[in-house]
Amino acid sequence: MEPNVTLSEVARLAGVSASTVSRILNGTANVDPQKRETVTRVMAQLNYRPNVLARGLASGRTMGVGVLTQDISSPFYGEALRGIERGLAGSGYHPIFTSGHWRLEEELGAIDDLLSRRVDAFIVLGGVVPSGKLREVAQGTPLVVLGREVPGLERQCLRLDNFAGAHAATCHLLELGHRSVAHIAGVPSHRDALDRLEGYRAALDDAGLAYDPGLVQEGDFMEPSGFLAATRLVESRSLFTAIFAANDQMAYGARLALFRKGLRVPDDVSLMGFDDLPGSAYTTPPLTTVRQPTHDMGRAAATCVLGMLRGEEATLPPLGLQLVIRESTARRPGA
Amino acid sequence: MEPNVTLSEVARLAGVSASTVSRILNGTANVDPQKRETVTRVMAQLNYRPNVLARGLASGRTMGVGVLTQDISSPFYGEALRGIERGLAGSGYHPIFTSGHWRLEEELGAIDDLLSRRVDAFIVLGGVVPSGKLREVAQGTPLVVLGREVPGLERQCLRLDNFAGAHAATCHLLELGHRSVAHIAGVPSHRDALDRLEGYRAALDDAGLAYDPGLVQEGDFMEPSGFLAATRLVESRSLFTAIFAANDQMAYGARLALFRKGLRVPDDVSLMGFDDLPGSAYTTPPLTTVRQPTHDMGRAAATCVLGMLRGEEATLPPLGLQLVIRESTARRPGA
DNA sequence: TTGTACGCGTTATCAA
DNA sequence: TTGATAACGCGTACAA
Repeated sequence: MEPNVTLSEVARLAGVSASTVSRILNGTANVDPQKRETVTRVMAQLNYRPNVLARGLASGRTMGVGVLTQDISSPFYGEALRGIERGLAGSGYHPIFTSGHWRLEEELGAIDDLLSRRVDAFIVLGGVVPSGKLREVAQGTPLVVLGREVPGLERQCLRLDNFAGAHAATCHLLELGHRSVAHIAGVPSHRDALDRLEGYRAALDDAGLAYDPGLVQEGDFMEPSGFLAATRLVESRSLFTAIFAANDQMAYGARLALFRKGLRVPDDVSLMGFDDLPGSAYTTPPLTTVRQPTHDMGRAAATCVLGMLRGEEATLPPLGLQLVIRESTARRPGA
Repeated sequence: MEPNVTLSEVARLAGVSASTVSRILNGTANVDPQKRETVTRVMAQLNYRPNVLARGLASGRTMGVGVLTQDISSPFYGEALRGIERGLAGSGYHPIFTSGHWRLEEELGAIDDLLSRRVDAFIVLGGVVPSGKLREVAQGTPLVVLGREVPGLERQCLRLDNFAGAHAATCHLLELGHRSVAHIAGVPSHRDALDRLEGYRAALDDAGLAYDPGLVQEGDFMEPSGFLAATRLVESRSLFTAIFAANDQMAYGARLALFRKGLRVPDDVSLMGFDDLPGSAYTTPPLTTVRQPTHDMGRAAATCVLGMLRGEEATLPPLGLQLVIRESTARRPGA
């Protein structure tokens, strides 16, 4: 690993000017085939690697797409990140991931960092940054938002209909004959959590069933909270025969709680999640859930920013939630 | 979002030279408190954001740590990435993640990209890049490797004793009275897979048990392969009472296969994994496994490169594997 | 303590 | 088609 070779050195050894080398590198203009070949050879020999920093400084483009996610290790966002990677692959643009952990300061810091790095575009996944900030950023840089709706940036936002998803999920349970279905909700500060709760309530309402506050427990989207919620539900001696958790991770927790209580799934109680994480097809029994096409969303976001980078208008495909019926839900016993 | 303000503009508006602003920014030298205050105010007013590119070009340091992982969405690497994030937090250095997907070309490409970005240091997680390449990189840049041993770079490598881990895992099963324990191995091209297989064999040997090739199935570290392997095992009518999977993901697959075959865990067969993924505490029953301290490893790697960046020698803490006994393993029925 | 001048590696403008 | 030359935004000797 020779101490970084520069473009000028390549030029010198190839007997041409730096401009020529640059032109070959970028295909900016026609170059004598002879020289082109010589230069190419020298570059290979010297193992020349263009300096992205210098390039960015001079051209104004860094070929970097800043991705603000909330948690790189999250099974939920993971797939979206992969999707982004895939969507960007071959375009010359590279994703630069940072995480905000749903904390305002961290998110702002991450955005600042990305801005300092002069990324050419932005993809934001969820988070709590004020919409105003996002609008600000969007003014100077192509920006696509996944999982939230930013007023004024509708065309660049991809958000699924959580209400409809939760409604469908609950209906599925209802159609199986369940009359008393519990809900493990997410944090109320989270829009998705609210929408899912509303979808659940609406489905109940549509079926002429009364909403019973005693049947809904609040969690925080993580496994332990699901465990706790289900435990409370069981211990409250409510007569529910099904649980609809606002996401798969809480469903996992609930699953364990039921196991601990000696309740069988789905024989004694049906369990339903939301998200369809990669692991949900391998729980015992495999989890019925509402699939979020996170991978496709990531891909779509990438494709969209690439388009915007080309000067096109933002276009996001219509993506939908889908009920995935597996084995954790069944007809109500005795129904 | 004003079109990026520059240092010179700040200087001009503050009535000082650019150098002074730079000095304030970097704490390079003493500056008149008055001017400092003025400049600081102007920077805030203009929402000035130093250009990382220019800074890197001029100083030679980009404050970026390149992280080559294999799969950002992998539950296994995820924790390590978080650890790296944490370890780097507050240091001024930022991680830049790229993934190689265990494919030589992609990994080389990723390294090249990172090199082009002039990252100040490297953290490599697993992968198949030739050791020579890593040694080459290490020559010019602080480098730490997780999950593999690079000859000549021992001090900068953190690798756990997979042999010992697998040995302990198998012994645990043996101590529970199991005499016929099956193994779902990983891809033989993967060093860890080999070590774990060896650990399994050694434990058998230590117990005076013969190695039965019919009891080991090869997988690829993913859930479906675990499912397949366990299915084959069951259908082969071997008389095993325990399965040791080379990683948790394959154990998940095996768990489902057993479920499908109507075999109870651990009543009919004990199941053991390796890794202790975040989800393993929430499977039903919770999975007994060998814990890899991936988060700590990530943190340690970060701390180590930070030290090297300060000119210190590479030092990695001794980290170990740990048997985590949960509920998927039990005394052999009738033993 | 401060400012000037120069360099970092590349692209872009302009002549030739 | 090619080559000077000037930016790009910042850090840093050096001189003051």
